[in-house]
Amino acid sequence: MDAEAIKRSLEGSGLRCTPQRYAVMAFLMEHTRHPTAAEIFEAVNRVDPRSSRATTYNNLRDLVQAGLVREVAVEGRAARFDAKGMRHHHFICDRCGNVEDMEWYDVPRPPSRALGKRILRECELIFRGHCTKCAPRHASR
Amino acid sequence: MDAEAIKRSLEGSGLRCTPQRYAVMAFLMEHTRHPTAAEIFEAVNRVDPRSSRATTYNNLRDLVQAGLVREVAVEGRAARFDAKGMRHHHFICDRCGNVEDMEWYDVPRPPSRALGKRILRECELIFRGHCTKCAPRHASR
DNA sequence: TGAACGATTTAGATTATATCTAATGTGATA
DNA sequence: TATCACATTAGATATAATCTAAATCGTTCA
Repeated sequence: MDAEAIKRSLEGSGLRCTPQRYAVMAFLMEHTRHPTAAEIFEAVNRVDPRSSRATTYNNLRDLVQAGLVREVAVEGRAARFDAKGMRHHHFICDRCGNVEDMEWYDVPRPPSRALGKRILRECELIFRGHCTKCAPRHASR
Repeated sequence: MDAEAIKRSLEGSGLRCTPQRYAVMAFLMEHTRHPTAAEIFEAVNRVDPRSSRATTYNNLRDLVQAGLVREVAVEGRAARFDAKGMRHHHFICDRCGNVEDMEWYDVPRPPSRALGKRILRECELIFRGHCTKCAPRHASR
């Protein structure tokens, strides 16, 4: 993990590199398991207890707005966060709610007829089903 | 709106056609604007005030499980619901959070190498950007 | 240096969303 | 009619996220 690189990417997006913001970003880069805000808050605070819940949420919001982090909404569960490294799609497990990365491949754009006057920022492909852990228990429930 | 058809589709999925459940389903079929649970509860109750919040949520859960309704999670906002009629994709507005239907087209499946031991149920394509209403105000954040 | 100002952080309250509980009601069937 | 599973209810509770107002930090620049 290159501390300098994190600092540069924060500042390149017009965000100061504060200790709390750095900690959130570094945690997301080390943990690609798509943690929730609560998990990030807890983990960051365990290392250095000078950080409040509000700051974690504020920083996550800022990082998402800056385009450095992606937020993934999951039905009925807390949102999950993901440092944008390599491009990838997401697989969401119906059963345990975990979010996993899926190899990237190009998605066909919608025909402009369908788009109308809307302005498209991105296309996202979400796969749903049972993850490797939950697949064997597929029948139950 | 064919009341008999709704009744049949509920019963075909093993769900009793109760007045409350019928009302939720009928409302979703009439309103394709992807209402939130709170909006559905309010609307259904305005017509016939014998319905509780819990029942609305229970029925939405049952309808989603039965595959008659789709739930769309939106970051930072309440989930939205959508009777599954014609197949379609979704466009979510970054600005106002509204969910709109987009003409359906086939999505390439992931290579089985990427899928591994996961069991795929569905692929969902989500477009993001600014909707027709919000596009003109594009500059102002 | 230090005054000033905007950005950031904080603890805790608040809001928003969704689920749970325990009691009650309903309808099909025997 | 008695029974049983399914449904519903009001309100409490849980969970997720945001807001508030005060304090602090960093940077700029006189």
